Amino acid sequence: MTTRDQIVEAADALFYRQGYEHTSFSDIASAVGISRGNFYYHFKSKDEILEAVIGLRLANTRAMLARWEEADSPADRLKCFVKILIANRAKILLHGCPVGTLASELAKLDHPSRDQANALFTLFRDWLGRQFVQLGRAAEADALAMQLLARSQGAATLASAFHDEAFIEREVGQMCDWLDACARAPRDSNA
Amino acid sequence: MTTRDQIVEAADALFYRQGYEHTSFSDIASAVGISRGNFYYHFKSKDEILEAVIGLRLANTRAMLARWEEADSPADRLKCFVKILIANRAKILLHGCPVGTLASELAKLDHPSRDQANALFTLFRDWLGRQFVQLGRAAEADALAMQLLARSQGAATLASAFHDEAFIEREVGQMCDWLDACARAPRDSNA
DNA sequence: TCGCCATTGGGACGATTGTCCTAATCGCCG
DNA sequence: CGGCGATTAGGACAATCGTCCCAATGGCGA
Repeated sequence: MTTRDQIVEAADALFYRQGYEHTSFSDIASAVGISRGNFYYHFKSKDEILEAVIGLRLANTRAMLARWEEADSPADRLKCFVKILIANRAKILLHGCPVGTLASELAKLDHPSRDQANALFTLFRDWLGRQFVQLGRAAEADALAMQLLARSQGAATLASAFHDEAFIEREVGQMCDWLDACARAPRDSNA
Repeated sequence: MTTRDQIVEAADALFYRQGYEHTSFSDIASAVGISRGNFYYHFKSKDEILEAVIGLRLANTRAMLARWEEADSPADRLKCFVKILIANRAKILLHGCPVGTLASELAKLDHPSRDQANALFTLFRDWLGRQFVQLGRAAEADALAMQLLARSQGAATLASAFHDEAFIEREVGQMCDWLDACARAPRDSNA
């Protein structure tokens, strides 16, 4: 792997664990094992590293969504999304959702890359919307996508605050039940 | 108002808008209109200001919850909680939920006052739980409280990311409907 | 083997941070 | 009016930040 990729990967993990602003060049340098002054051969600024990190996350997310397409039914695909809460629960308990926490930090910093970070949300939103369309809920697909996204966000936030692993599992279970109900009754029935 | 109170109030607003770490003593000083070096007569450290800010938020929240007790029915009281999303929507669109964003920032900083910040969540959680008990849902009161709390958190996070005021209103409407359903059928019926 | 160019290490720079010290100032009480 | 304690302003302090520069290093082609 190239040095540049190592930097981006280390920065990705550190930004998630400690936040963007609280992560210094020294932190990334010692994580990668290179000297601090050498950064500016690969990146012109710290903001540029953030852009690269967001780009990496976008690419990884797109790849993950593509893998989920292999699931048999729209409901199964939607459950793939819900179950990342289970797969990543250990990290979520410690640092929250990587998408949500980055978005809210960059919002407070009024950072230029804020929109790029929010594009991560849009990626999920649009993909979820397409699955709901395939479920026969075209009229309300986007609203349902937002609902599912919001509920996952809330689950991650509270699970992290209370360090409550059981809560994650309960919420995932209820969301899966709700998706099954959506699949069975393709007309309406919110709430 | 005393200088100390002015400092805490200004810090409260700035921590909300810009985050704790990104707010410097200079920021607070110029907001209050005092000199930077004068802080250490009132507070021994920046962490101590944070403690005071969290203490203020706890007190304000307790007072707000006490006011909500005046509503006639448990369902109405629960709706008071949901409707703070409407009342504060302008600020939420810009800076997210003050409780959730502070908690997630302090989690990343691994800050000593992290537990104090999470106590704000506990305040809401316990109060909501008591309302659900009064609704006749004692067995699942805490789970319902967590559900409502999580959904509000998610709504605030996404509304802020997408700058979507209509989404807040939609979510609030659905949560109110859900609460009405809870009040009408005091036995079960999740989802 | 030589030389070129991509890559790196180490350190300097100015700005800003939280912290702390001290002298000046304010207001109240005698 | 005089004096004392509470409060304040201003600056010094070391540390750290992002940034930048330049000399040393490395490997590959001629």
